[in-house]
Amino acid sequence: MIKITFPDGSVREYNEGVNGLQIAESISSRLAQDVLACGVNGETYDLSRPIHHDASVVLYKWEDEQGKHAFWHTSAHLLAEALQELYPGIQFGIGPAIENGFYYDVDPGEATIKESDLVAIEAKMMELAAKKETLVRKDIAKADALKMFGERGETYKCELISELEDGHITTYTQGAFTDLCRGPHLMSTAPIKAVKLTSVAGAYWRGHEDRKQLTRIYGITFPKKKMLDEYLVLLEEARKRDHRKIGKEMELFMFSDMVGKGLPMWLPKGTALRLRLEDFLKKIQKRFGYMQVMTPHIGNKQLYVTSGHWDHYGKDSFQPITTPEEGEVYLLKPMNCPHHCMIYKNTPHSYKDLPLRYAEFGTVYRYEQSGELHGLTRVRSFTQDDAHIYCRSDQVKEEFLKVMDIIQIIFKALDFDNFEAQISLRDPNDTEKYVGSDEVWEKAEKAIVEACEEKGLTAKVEYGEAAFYGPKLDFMVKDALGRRWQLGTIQVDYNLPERFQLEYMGTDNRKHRPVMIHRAPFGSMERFVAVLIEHTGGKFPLWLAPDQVAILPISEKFNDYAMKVKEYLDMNDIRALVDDRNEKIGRKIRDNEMKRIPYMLIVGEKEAENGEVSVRKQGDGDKGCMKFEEFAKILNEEVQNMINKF
RNA sequence: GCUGUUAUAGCUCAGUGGUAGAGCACUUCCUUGGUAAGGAAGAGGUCACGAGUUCAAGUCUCGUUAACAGCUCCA
Repeated sequence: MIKITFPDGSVREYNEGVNGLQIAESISSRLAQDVLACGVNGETYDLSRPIHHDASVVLYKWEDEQGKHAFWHTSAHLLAEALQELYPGIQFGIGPAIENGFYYDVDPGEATIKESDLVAIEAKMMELAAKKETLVRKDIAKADALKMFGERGETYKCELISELEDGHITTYTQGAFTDLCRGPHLMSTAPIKAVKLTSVAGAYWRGHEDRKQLTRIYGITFPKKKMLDEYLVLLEEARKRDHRKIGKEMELFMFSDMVGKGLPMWLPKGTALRLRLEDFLKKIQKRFGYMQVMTPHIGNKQLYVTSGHWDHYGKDSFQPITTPEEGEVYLLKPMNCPHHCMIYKNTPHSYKDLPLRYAEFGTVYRYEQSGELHGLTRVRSFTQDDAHIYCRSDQVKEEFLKVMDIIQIIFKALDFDNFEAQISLRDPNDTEKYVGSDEVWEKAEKAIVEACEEKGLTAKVEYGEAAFYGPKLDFMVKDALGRRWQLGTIQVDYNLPERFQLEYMGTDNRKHRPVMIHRAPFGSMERFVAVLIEHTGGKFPLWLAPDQVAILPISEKFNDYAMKVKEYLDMNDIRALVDDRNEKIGRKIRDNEMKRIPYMLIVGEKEAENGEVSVRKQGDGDKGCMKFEEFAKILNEEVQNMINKF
């Protein structure tokens, strides 16, 4: 007998070799029906895999991450099985479960798999699932595995096997399909009741650009047809929040082929929104001792040779601009730091001057591969809410913490509570990619880790994600469809001060090198506004909304009164418009609701007589009448409360 | 950049090799209203661009450009 401990702390005894399904059955038949996988001492097991020792066991259902994971992993195998039948000779790469579903990378040889083929593949998957085939796990010796997959011509699988350790290789078989796989899986394909193959795309084998591009098929499955329908509706809802769609609808920004791809243009309403965000940040930065500077959009090539950027990115940048006569060479600026370093160098500095904080909303130009461009989130010209802090090395941590405060203020002000923090460090196996000595890197990396600890910020550590000149702390926020975008960033840099020979006079009357901190709390105005749009669905907080108030006259007879109210609101810094169309009030309300305007003021005979307005809040209906002066006062108080909180 | 998909009116989208369509928006007229779509008429098109096949191309083929999904990249 072995002892099985459950999450609630209770312990039961079972025969040695009992499996997850049998444990579930011993508890309730309903549980046995719903259970998908089980956790044994923290490792996820197949339900059919025997347990030989005392263990703590968790039974995973659809609601659990691990349950879904097993479900979708098995679905990936089901997809592969279907593909094997439909495309004989097809080779398989890898097919994991992901956050929302699964994918399989395949090499269909001469054949191509297109989006239009997905329906037939889905049908084949459902046909196979209906057979309720069981998945059989088998341990296999490395040599046997190589032989078996080698005979089938599975070169990708063989490559994977050759890197595995003998004695730890398993396969899973359902029906006529056998896959190299660690598991865990469902007991059979029976629970898979609904499937949707969402897209087909190219994906490089093992993520290397120089390896062959395989065909990746993405899909998602569910234990109930209804759940798939609900998922599709949810996806549809998320697409409605797409910043590209809302940006067009609300006339915030645009692109033009004539101007060039990836070069966004801010329309009047979008510009007003962005300027308000910039003012908000400027106000906070002033409080934190920043000074605004301004620098040109181009810089001499030599500036970037010195900074090291030319070496690293020169080939993959917009190419240099040359002058007609003197043969001067300039680059569109891809970052603001070298310019700011020159500002620092303009005058000698004493340790008493530090930290110096230069801030600039600096527009930069980067050549991004055409396939990378994405709405406002990935563009070729964008404005960083940039600043560079020059400080003594004993000030680094304190300055770093202060920047974290600024980022926190901003994220809080805009309700970005679902961010993830990521510490990006060097790839310890490839230090060639980075400039600067090991000692300097270690110091910088330590400062970041310590600052996070001090703030109690849990951050994921990623190796190999650092900038070439220094480690960084990034704040990532998801868009409507769950894609992660880096917004705020703080980077410690010991290298540029070295390269530009920046100095300050220390207490010892000798010259010292300052440390530089790069930081951008929004990241870029473009990306930040994009994510803000997707978070709010275009229903911006009152202080940011392009139009705050729509005044709706009941009939054209009251247009004059409406104009009078608007003029009063104008004078009180409230952004109002009058909907003077020849339409009924119901129509005006509907249209202005759809335009996402926070407040509507309805004015007719009654209001005009009493100097009142009938207030309607977006999404919240009729709020009753009040004097328009009072409305203006209340609205301005609401705005002030939002801004002054931070 | 790579794989796949898409491109028709300002917007959202129908369109079967044979005369270019709808809804919304727009203009004009009627209506002058009380809390989520009042009615009528009108105007609006080089079917992304360039070649080719065909008696005939929005529709089929190829190329270009741009967008979309993903991969790779991201100072």
